Amino acid sequence: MQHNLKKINSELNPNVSVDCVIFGFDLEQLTVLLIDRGEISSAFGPRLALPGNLIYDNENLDMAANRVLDELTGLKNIYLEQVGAFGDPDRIHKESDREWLKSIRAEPEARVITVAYYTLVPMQQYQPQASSFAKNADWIPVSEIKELAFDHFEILQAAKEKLKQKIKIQPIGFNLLPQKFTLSQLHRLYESILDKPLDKRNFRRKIQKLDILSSLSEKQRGVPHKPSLLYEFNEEKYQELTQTGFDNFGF
Amino acid sequence: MQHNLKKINSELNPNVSVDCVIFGFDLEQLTVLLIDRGEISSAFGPRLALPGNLIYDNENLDMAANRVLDELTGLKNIYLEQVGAFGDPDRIHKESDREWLKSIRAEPEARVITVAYYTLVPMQQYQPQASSFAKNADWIPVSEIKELAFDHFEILQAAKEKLKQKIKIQPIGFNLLPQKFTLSQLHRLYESILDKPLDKRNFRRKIQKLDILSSLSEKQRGVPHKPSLLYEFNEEKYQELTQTGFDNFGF
DNA sequence: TAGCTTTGTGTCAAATTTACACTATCCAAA
DNA sequence: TTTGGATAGTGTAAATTTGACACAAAGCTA
Repeated sequence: MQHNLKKINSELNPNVSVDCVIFGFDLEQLTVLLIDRGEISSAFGPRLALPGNLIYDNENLDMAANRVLDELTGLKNIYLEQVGAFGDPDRIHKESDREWLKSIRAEPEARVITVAYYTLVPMQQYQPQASSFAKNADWIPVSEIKELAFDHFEILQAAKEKLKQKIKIQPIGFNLLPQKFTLSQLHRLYESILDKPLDKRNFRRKIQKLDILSSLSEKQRGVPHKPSLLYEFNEEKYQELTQTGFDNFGF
Repeated sequence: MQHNLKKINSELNPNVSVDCVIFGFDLEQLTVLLIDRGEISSAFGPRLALPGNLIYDNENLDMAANRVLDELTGLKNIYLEQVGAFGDPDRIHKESDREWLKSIRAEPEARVITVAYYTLVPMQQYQPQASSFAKNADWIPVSEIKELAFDHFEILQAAKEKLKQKIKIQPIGFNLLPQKFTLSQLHRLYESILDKPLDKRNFRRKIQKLDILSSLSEKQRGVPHKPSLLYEFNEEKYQELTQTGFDNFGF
């Protein structure tokens, strides 16, 4: 019976896919991990896409998202949160997308619903390695992205919106930074996610009051200005606060 | 070509369904609209379920949710918001659920991903009328629900959580009330969604400051205590505030 | 050593939050 | 008709939080 089940179920499901919006921060701006599909399509069209693919019938959605992300970019074991499900019947209206699907899928015309996930990672610690049908995988500044394959641009917008909401009630922003970072970097990060300027002093006051940072005795080096103190998280307090969230982080 | 497309696409997709979590408020507590599947299954199991069914290949997810809701309960044209996608491969592990699917679906063993939606309606204005495979459709107090078909109980919990988050940043709670209502009813509503007591005076002050209510000159009648003033929404301000949301509604 | 760049810091006024208790009004029952 | 039960409706003071705002310090470079 186990055998039987497996035989029935471990096939690609032609109707359901997952896509991953992996945000990073290059210390200047918000970036996202995209794959380059290469020049497969005769028609002119966007080469960049979110990492994503069909699911198998015997894996759940979270597992599928992690597997696909690993297969296309080499990133493993990442906590992903759902953005939502997307699936207009005319998702695949660009000719270049149709062509491309023909080259990689058994049923390229099937109606596909995609479940989008997002997360934040310290991009310095993840070197994407493209494989499978991804010809390349790299971090692209969000502000530079004008179009993507399928409805991925729309998905990206939705993920940004979720991120914006979420950062107001949980200290998730810290996930994007390297282990040691400066308050100015954190400040810039919040500004780029919330997409508006935040008063420097008020920001610092607010962050410090969260009591999840430890200042190191170490300073920035080699910068052509006054060097900044470096900070780390206080893991325990950070976890605690991530669980409970906070209602009033209202910038 | 239009013909061709339609022929290809307007079939039930055996792998994707939608489920609707429709919240109401009976002026005492939060309720949800459930369908009764009747006694179809030989095995003992939950008879109640969220209204939901497979999608057609030529409709988008939002349309599907509205169609299914209408077909099963008679509610039409309701704005629905996504909760998320659910779809463990073992969603259908209860014997009663398997039996039931055999009675209503062409491919009862197919792997199904379901996209859940939720919304709030003034239940007084909606009289559910069961049809299709729903033997009955009715409002059930959320606090009384201990189990549901498939993974619907889990979906309900997720929807409650979304609602909790959302009510803090948008004045959506008002959608649940009849046109004329009292501040105490609104107060009870917020308490039952947020699941904690709120100080009466502070609650009233906060609500009034939103400036979306008009007090009528009318009073409650027939209540065995001091009658309350009745209120209505100020539609324009309400719309405005729903659009912009508010950061600091932090109870 | 002069100039450029970014860091880091404090205060005050205004707004918001929290905690808290008693009177008013209606109905029902005695 | 009086009384009791139930809920409505109201204000204040202390503590906290927010928002606006400017200048000296530290390192690098030319």
